[in-house]
Amino acid sequence: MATRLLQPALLDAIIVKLPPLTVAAVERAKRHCLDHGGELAGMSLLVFALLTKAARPTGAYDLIDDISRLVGRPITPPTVYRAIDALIALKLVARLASRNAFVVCSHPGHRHDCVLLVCDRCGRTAELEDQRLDKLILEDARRSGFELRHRTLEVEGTCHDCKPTAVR
Amino acid sequence: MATRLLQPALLDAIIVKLPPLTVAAVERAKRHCLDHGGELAGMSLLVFALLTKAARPTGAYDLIDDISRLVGRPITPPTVYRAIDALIALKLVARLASRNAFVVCSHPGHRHDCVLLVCDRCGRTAELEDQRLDKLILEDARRSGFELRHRTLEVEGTCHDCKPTAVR
DNA sequence: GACCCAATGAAATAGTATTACATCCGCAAA
DNA sequence: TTTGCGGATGTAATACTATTTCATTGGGTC
Repeated sequence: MATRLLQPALLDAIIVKLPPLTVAAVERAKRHCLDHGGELAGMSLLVFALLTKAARPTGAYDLIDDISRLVGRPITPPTVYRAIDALIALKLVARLASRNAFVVCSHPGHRHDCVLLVCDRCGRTAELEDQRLDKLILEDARRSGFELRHRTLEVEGTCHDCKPTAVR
Repeated sequence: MATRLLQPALLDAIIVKLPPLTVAAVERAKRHCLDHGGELAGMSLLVFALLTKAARPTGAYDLIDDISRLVGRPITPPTVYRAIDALIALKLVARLASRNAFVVCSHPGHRHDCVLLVCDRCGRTAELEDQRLDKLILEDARRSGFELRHRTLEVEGTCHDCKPTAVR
């Protein structure tokens, strides 16, 4: 038992079949990690690729199903949660607390505490950065005697493409 | 079966035994609801009272345990989740998505989309309002083509009382 | 009393995440 | 080569969070 499910050759075969844009993004992320003393490989690489392809918040169990199908055997939750934790540590993925889902960070290398806009119709997300916002939150927290460590800022709404046509 | 667990008399008896400050807050909330065409009673009242007494984010199952003890019989999840939903609709309670917990809103009647500061040591929360922040987020979202519906802004850090003494 | 309806009670199940331990594999020291 | 280490992976079991579905209650109204 416990034979290796995700052989490097299998992983490569899976990656190659993904859309070119996804593959390109995966390659960029790999290089980014290497340039910063990290590494993106194995299960983390696969999870990153699937999240990139999805391009929207995806639940851990959806990933488990997808991966199980891809490797031809059921994988268990810890396998995918470990990969997600690693990706979050690498700042390549963010947890969407309001939906218990995960989403790729579109700008690897940028600060991680970004603003996530989530469309309640199509589910797609947009990432946002605003120094003024960061500064304001920091100030407000400090004024309340808080030393800030991390923040979650998730905005739910309707994206441009999903707005009723009458309004467009 | 299915006899009423939370008789009004039992509810009163439970409330009366709470700390005076909690009772006062509950009374204020009750009046606030009445003044605004709502009502705070039964299970919702009890859950609100317990969340007020806790004064920090509390999980639904902690509430279930507490209430089961108080009424002398196990209550089931839907009972407490229904009460929580009602309290959120009344804007008396907020969901802390980053912790899967719930917390009383300290300023009933104020806008609901507040900023929640959560101390990672003692677990206490502080609520914050900042018009400039609201405006900035709205602007940023609009610039990205998003029509904003709701936002989650949770800040994790260390509160004044929990800061290491060397830093204070 | 007959009916309605909102709140409540209960069982079952769905969805999300972690703990604990076994195993494999690449690498380096002996 | 062998041994031993450490990190990533595999597995089972379980904990934690939340919802669906249906039955019952009790108060108000006709």
